[in-house]
Amino acid sequence: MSQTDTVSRILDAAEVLFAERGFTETSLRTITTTAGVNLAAVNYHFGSKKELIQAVFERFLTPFTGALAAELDRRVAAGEALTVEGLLESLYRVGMGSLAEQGRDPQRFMRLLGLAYTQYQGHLRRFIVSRYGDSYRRFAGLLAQALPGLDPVTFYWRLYFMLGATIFTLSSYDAIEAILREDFGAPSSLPETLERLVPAAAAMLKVNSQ
Amino acid sequence: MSQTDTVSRILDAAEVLFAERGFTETSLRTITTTAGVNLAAVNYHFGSKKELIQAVFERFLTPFTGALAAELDRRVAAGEALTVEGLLESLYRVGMGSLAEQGRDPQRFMRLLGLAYTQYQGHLRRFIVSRYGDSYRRFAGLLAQALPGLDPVTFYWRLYFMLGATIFTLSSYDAIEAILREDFGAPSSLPETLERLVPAAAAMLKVNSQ
DNA sequence: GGCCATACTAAACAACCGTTTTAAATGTTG
DNA sequence: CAACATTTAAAACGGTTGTTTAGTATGGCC
Repeated sequence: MSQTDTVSRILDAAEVLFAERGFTETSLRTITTTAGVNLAAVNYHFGSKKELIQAVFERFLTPFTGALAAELDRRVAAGEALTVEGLLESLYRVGMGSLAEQGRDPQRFMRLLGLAYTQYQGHLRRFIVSRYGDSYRRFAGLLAQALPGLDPVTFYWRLYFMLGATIFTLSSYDAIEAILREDFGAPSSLPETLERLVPAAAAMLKVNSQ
Repeated sequence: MSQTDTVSRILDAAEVLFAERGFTETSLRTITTTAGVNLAAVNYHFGSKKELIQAVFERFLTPFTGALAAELDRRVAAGEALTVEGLLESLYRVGMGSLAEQGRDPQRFMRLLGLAYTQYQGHLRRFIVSRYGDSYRRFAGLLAQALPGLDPVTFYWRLYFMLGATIFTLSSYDAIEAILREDFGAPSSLPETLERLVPAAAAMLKVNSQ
């Protein structure tokens, strides 16, 4: 078994288990037996559990922010007008696309993002902000430009409202979808849900502005 | 030290520590030393850690849902027209009021609510749904009535968007407020934030309907 | 083929976890 | 005051945690 095999097997198992149960609730022994590798391999390759957690986030956030930057570059270069709806669509489409093309589950990453915000892991928040803060600020800046005349403080609060609606809903997508399917017999696919989310989030951002 | 003293001292400490770090990350030893009681007191009075978690939620959800029901009764009896904004205001006002009058921190409960959704604690979700599901369904029903003509599936997705925006934002209120105060020098009080949240959430619920 | 860095493994480590047990203290009731 | 049930206390329980150690295997390079 080559090194990359062991490393990525650990990352694959950790990604799934962390998203399912959280970080503290997932032991290294569960991860390594799921991955079919030795317990000590985690500390050997990653150093510690904290660094493994960061590596899991790095593996999906780096391609994601890269693809988002490319998408924004493309639209800016093409001289397209960046509307609120257009920016949200870009964000969600890149989120679905850049991960789906690796054959991995987009909503698993939403769960991980939600955990990054809610779990008690100071190192994770610091890691993400220092590594991906620029991507976040660029997107926020473009979104603010699409909402001229809006008070900055109000804009940022609404940005957090929007992030909350997105992360919260998509990270519990399976559970919510199951409830609605049982109550109304109408299944909602993830793309359909995002099509519902875009206008709703845009309306929240735009209310009483312009 | 009387029994009620020990019990409520444990609940007080557990409430704060759970909200800060989550359930798994908070040990019974940390709780009991913070509360100044013996370690075994938790198992003696509550049975287990799971039941302590449920007791923490029960102590704030029961007064809250009771006050919300009274508020809704009052407005229905007065024949008031229940608008989307009015219902959201009732929800938030009761949330602030019923807890603040006990001298306890409202946003701490938002953090706990957020944890109840995101943490891996099946028993908690079951406990809350079975105990407070009726309150939730009544509020959701009144909100749906205030949005006539809206497709039920779309309504429920938007309800989750709204819950996500609320719980996510308010559970991280301290952190967000600190960032905005540093960047803009403009502090935002919790009531001010809720005044921003009501129209934003209402716009999200109402877009393209009526 | 010998060498060496890299990769892996099994075993043990100390620390911490929730829970239980046993005994002492306390309060209540007849 | 005596008898009882309730509450508190100290100590130990078995189990799990992340991490480390020491030794073995592996694969490329001179």
